[in-house]
Amino acid sequence: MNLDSILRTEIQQAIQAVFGADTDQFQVQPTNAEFEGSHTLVCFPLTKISKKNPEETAKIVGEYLIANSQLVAAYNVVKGFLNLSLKDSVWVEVFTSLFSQANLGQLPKNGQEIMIEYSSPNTNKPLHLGHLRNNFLGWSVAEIYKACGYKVHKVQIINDRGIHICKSMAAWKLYGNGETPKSSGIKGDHLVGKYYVEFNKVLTEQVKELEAKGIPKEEAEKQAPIMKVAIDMLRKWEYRDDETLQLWKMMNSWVYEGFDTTYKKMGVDFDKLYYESNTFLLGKEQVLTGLENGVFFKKEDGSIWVDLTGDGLDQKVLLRSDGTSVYMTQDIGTAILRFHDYPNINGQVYTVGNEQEYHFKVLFLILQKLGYDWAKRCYHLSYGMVDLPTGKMKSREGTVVDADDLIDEMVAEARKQTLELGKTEGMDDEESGTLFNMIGLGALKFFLLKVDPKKKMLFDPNESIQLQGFTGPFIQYTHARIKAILRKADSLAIKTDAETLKSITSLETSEKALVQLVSGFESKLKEAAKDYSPAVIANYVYELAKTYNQFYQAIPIFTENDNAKLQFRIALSKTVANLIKRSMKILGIDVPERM
RNA sequence: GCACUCGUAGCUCAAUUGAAUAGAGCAUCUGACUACGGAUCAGAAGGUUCGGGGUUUGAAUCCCUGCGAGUGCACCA
Repeated sequence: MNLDSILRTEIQQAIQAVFGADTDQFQVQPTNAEFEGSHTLVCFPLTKISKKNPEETAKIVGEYLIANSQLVAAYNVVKGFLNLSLKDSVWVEVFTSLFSQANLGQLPKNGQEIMIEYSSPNTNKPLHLGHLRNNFLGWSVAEIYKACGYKVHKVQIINDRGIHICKSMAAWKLYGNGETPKSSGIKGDHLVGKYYVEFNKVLTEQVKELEAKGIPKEEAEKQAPIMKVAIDMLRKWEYRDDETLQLWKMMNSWVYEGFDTTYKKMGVDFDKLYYESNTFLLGKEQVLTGLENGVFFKKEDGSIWVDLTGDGLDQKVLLRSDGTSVYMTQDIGTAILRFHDYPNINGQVYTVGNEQEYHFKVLFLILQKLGYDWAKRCYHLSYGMVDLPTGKMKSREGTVVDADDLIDEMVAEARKQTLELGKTEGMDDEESGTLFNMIGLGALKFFLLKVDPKKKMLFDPNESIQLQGFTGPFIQYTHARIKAILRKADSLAIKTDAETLKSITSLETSEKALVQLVSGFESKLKEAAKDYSPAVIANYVYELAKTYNQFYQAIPIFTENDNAKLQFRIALSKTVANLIKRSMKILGIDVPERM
């Protein structure tokens, strides 16, 4: 039973006692900082029951609580708002019970199981800024669910087959001269990406030539010699042509090697990988079964469709007239395979950009029509695009921010600023290297995660490398500073035992504010899970760090004469440090002992 | 054209899902270490929440409408 719900119960009893109405339809919110108190009852809706004006209603409830509540010490009324101040002893009690809790911030196992997909790149080019938001988001949501007691499976679908990779293959075959990551020293995913760019360059030239001969653009794109090579490769791939498969395997393996390096740098991992080349056949089968069962229909040219006009959507192709599969086909196969592999999962989360909202609406409907009732428990975690100050990222215009480059720049900037501040004294190279990495990556992750996932966001490189204010490094700094205090407390052999803590009778305002925040962590965690939003955690941990800094600035710790108070402040600092570390870990960000 | 999403300080973002004088950070200006770490803290300034109607005791939030932006509507992925 937590504080908020006890208070709610008391208020409910108060309303019953003074107005004779049993209702839980009232709102308790945190008190605005400018007013005295911690909890505020909004009294406007109660006037219907009380038959009095809001101020009077508030006053009557307030008086009753003073007389009867175990928690409330004082109240004040501003307009229709009843601001309640709780007894200091209550806050002390709340804190000591939190302090003695072993797994603070980890909810007990709830027996639920969930699968979360993220990343899911194409294998023809390196990861970029958009993938970073995707990966950090998906990984963090997985951590949030773990913290809420779920068993979580982190997966991705690798789009390893299709025309996109054939384009890279075609260009490499034509112009590569056998170049490999080893021979060129270029990271595998970047090398394959280089040939993807090369393909488009050549294609553009060839199309231009054909257009000059009077062939319309659309036709020219199909007829361009290099496109013919790519399409031929796609066909050969479907026929399992040995040479093509070998090339495909080799180039994909380069990409995977490159991706592995990047994922490691990002601090992102997966429990299981799915490959489109392994799931699209199952998708095909399902579509054919659906056709037999009358769920889908066939057009004269042999293509197979689903009709969703009854659901307010359109008709959608599921198999081409030549029998080859489309994007949707393999997603059907993948979903079914996953629920087959993990029969106990309660749901599946797809972390995919909001430009695919329609696609997932259709996918989930199709799965339902195929009779899979778990389709209702599939959720598209749709996030907004990342824009640049110069506008949208466009691979054709070369305005894509490369993931590897960006991470390297962030770490380099962290190094520069840290050295300027002289923060690395007494550290060896390994320690300082780890620190630069922690700060650079922490700044990047926090920058991308603090914004509500649903919203599109602007990535300003200059702002992202800021280390002050609402940033990851600000929070890391706060943690390091608390650790310095705890080290000193250790060296002074200051104990923090529960009995002594409980003897405290009064608290400073900033101490109460901290205790209130600390006690609210679990409800924030649940909110973050419900909304699939690491931003909730990011905002919380920032608030926590900021509030601690205010406390730190306002109240001296080691010059305190009262031993119990001294112990309390150390214990409070320790708990805040733990929660900062825990929250940041959930965001995928490490915090240093010193910086 | 149709559908969906969005529009909050100069800039980037919040707002307990309908409550108080709409809050933070950056940038600008003014202050604060003889104590525990100044990557900090205190303060000032900055708003017709895109415009216009409506519902409500109460609207940034809900409804209608106008304007502006983004995304989707392929036998692409």
